[in-house]
Amino acid sequence: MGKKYSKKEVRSKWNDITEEPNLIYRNGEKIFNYSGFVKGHPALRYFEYISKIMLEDFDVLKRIGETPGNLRKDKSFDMDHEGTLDISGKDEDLKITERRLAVALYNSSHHFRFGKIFDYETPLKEKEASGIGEIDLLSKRNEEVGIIELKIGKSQKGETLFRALMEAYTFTKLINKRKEKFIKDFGLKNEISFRPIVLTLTDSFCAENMHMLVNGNAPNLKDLIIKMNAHLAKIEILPFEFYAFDSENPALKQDEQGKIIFENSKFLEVRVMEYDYR
DNA sequence: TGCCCGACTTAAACCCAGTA
DNA sequence: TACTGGGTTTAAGTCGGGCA
Repeated sequence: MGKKYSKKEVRSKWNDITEEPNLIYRNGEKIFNYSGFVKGHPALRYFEYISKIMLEDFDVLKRIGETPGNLRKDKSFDMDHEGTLDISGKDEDLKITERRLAVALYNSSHHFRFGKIFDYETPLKEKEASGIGEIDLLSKRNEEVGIIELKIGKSQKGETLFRALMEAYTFTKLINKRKEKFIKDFGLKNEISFRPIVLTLTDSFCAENMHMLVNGNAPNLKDLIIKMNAHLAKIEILPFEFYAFDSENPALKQDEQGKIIFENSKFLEVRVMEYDYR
């Protein structure tokens, strides 16, 4: 096993990252992705303990996304993405990556349970070098816009539901600060509401975490999500939803126009699981 | 002015080493 | 020896400066 941290050490790491609320998801990336157990507590997963800390320090979570910082103001949120990636000189068998899957989902134009993808890698910041990053995917279902965090990593590589949760929570609160602009940039109706969503594949570590959540094996994480939802409701943001494609990593390819697409379009018919934790 | 190239940025993917 | 956290590399984009 690698290094283990005690409760005290975990709490200290949390205290180190609370200074800049909008960047907690990023500065806490390491501890949020820990998949093991707290030192001296063989049944207590790090994300369960950190959830407990966050429930106690919930004021910090309220502050996330409250100050716009370098949030996009003048430039359009709509980057006119074309569904292509510059993969010249890379492996020709096009092994799957998160980014490539995101683009393939966009290019599919398919209506999934969680909606139809209408953009990917949507920038949040005005200038480069301002910390906050990009939204993996945007989906639309009736009058709802899904702020989707995509996670496909297997257990060995980390990538917990907890980390995805923090990203989706932060990005949704931030984009909500620029709702009018977002609606105008993408030519949407005024009635839309945002909803944070985590999307994964059933063989990922993230999906394992979703199972723990619905099976009652992550009580603190569940309480945290419920509390986040209650807070989001006050600012007219819809509660979290969690989905997984019931599939292993699908094969991808590049078409003549350079667009990333699914090698077998049957992937689009694969079952999409919803993990109902409520 | 337009374009080419290199530096920088973010997040993901990979690889390694130490420990239970 | 398997696991997992730490550290490094890769991926892909964006920006800015130099130069024709």
